Amino acid sequence: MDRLLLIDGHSVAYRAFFALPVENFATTTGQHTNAVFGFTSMLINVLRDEQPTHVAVAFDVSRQTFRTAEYDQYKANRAKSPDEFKSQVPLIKEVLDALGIRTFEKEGFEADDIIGTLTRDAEAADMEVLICTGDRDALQLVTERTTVLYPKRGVSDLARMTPAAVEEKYGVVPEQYPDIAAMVGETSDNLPGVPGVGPKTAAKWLATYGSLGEIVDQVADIPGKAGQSLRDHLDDVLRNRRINALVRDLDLGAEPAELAFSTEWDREAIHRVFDALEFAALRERLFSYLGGGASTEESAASAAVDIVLAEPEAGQVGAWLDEHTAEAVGVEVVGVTSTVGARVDSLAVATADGHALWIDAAELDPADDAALASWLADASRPKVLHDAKGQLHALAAQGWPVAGVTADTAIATYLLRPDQRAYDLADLTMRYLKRELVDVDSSGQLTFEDETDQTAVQRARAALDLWAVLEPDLESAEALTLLHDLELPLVDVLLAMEDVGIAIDTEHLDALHAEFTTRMTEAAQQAFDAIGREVNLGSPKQLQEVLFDQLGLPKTKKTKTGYTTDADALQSLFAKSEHPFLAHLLAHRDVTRLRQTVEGLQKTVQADGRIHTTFAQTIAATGRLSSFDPNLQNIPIRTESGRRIREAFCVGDGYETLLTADYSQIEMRIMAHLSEDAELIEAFKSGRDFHTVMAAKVFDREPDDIDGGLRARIKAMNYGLAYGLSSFGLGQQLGIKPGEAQVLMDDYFATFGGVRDYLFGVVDEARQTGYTATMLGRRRYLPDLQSDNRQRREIAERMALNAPIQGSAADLIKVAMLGVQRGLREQQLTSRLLLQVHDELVLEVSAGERDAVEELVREQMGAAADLSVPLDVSVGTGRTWHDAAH
DNA sequence: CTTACGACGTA
DNA sequence: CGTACGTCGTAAGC
Repeated sequence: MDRLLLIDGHSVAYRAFFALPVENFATTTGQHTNAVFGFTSMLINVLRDEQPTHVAVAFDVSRQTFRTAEYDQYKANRAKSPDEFKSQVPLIKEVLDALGIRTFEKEGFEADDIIGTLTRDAEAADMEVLICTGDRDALQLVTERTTVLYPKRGVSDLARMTPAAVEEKYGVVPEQYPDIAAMVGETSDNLPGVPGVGPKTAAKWLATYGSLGEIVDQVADIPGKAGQSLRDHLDDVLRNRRINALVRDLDLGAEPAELAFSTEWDREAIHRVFDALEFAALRERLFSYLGGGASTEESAASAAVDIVLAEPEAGQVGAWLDEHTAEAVGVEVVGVTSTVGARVDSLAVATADGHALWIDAAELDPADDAALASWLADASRPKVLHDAKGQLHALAAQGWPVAGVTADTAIATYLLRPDQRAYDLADLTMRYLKRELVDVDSSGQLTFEDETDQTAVQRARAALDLWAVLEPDLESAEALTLLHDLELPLVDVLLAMEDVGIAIDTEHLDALHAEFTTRMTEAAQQAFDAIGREVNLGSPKQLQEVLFDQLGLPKTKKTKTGYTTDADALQSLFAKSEHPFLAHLLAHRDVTRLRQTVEGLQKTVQADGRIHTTFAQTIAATGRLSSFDPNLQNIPIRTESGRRIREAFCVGDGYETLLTADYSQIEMRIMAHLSEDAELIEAFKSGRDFHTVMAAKVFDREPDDIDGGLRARIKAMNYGLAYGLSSFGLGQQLGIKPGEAQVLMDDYFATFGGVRDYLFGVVDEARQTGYTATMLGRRRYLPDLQSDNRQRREIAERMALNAPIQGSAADLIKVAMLGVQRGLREQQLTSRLLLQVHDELVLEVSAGERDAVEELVREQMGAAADLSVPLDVSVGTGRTWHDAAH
């Protein structure tokens, strides 16, 4: 039987608008999309679950309808719908248009009336009807043939309102629902009902008298207070009933039979609309649930590229490679692509002209293995990969080191859009190439194992095709040099660093763990003693009960879920109350944290006694690296206990010492260079303690007359500058009044006018061009600089302030890493790079190479850029990371 | 079982 | 009401 789905567009979209947080759904251009997303998501689910044969969506035109003519207060209580919502309605219509779904609207009537009419016509034509709406008036349309799908909460949970369901919920049959509603009233429509009469009483009367008409006829006989109330408000009830009756005989100029739904879509149109909305995941769902009404595989295959998959005889791999790989090819490795345990299961190579090779690593003839190895190692054979580093780990583990990677499409996309969260090949293929890829799950395992060859080949080809599209984009963003001369060479450096790892003194870690555990238990016990009960000290919720309810301490700064219990707040509470619980709690926090850090490290020590972190090259929007599994860029250093964790990072067997080298005040130096502020440049050239010299300039004294307090103020100012620090924040940090902080800032900028001009200039330029740029031309796009929302705009301004400085520092140390790696190789030193911590490099030094390495590192880090101030590098050595500090 | 949040370590 | 990250535990959602 045919089945017609009717949706009340405004009703569902409005539900979605309030169900989904508007701030989490916006395109990069700032268009809000939460209502579009919720509506489309619900639509896809209903299409999937209900399999309708016909579909239509009805919209309201304006608030003026025959109902407002009847009663001018109808829906008069409704707030004007927010602009963020209104702008989304046309987008919903675009989605529907792309899906080939008809929409209806009629001047003077509501969407409900259109739905009432189409329902009547559909039933007459022997169709089933499903009505999706959040408006309860539609319940009067429910019959054996017609079901209302009513959103219970959000947009994902729909109640099926059948005649039985309506009766169960309201105690009357569907056609009597408007009678109930007329008596009870409808607050959301501003229709007052009979005071003191709720759904129970109304239902009881209907049961007793049979219908609203008979209730009216016998109204004089209805007993009790409720009866009197009804008599007093009978006019309202009759008016409500006239208004809530749906019109069912509109002239819509269309029959339900004309609303047939087909998935023979114009795929281009769908891609266009979903691209503009940036709905990658939703598009995925649309195609996977509904892909031509057929299975996922079919829809993927239909969009896949035709490829001739070679099946070379044993010994013929070399010949195939010779024949097909003069031009760049795409490569995709299937297997384990993590730093640890890397392994190749299979490998795909795809050419631009439609040929491909797929190799099962387990069944490789020795001659083919050799041919493949030499091809992979041949720098003159260009290869394009997506997110190469992990795959290169796998290939290296297989004995196949790789050269000739001329493009990495993940890094390329990162350079174009560094704020993007993920660079999934399937997403990018859809965005740029408008075709679908079978997915690989997060562990790198294929979803369809029997299709490994096809999938890998399609992915290899996608990377290649993607590069063809991205290259011109990179060229126009002036990012090709950055890719080829910095980021791609860096992949090899990071690969080696991850592979080497850093040696760990596990006994030291174990001892620390035991000690921290003891201290933690003691602190917890003392905290419990102080309040006379045991609570979970790790639960902010329980702590709030203790602090604000039990102990009655003053409330701290608000968070989304209550009041903060962060260290700053606890400190200030302690200063006020001196309650011992607070001191013990803080001690417990500290030592628990340290213990966690130790535990995390213990878990990641590999069989070789070393920790192999992974450096992410496409995460930080400013251009920095990040480190994970485990994060070795946030190992404690500020407290004595914390520093002891660094004693566990030690020199490995066969090496003489660890060496650390870091830039001092790299960001301030970059600011000096970029701002050309004469005073700041002079401060760096003076060679004295930087913060002291700066303070001397601000306060117009001799450096020798600068005390600790003045130095601390200027130090805070120096550090905060590049972050867009406010007087409020500065005051907060220094424990002085905002007014006082403002004076400090004014004095500072009076001395360093060039810095102020530079900072303002950066934001101003970004506002005009739409992006910031680092010294090497790395861009960050900040559309929010144009936002009407002040908070968003100011956040973007601070990002604009910080990005060129932090990003240029990231550029410099990357250049230095390449220089160090190259120097080590050229001088045939066996010492090696281990870690990068934003402004610091950690190396493991072979016996007898200490001086040579120190000289190399100083030279390469110092020469990373030609600035108007010297790039100061400090170096230290020692058995452990702690000892090598300086 | 997954997700969001608070808290906190680094530069 | 200072930028950039990653990780942990709890609590709340599914």
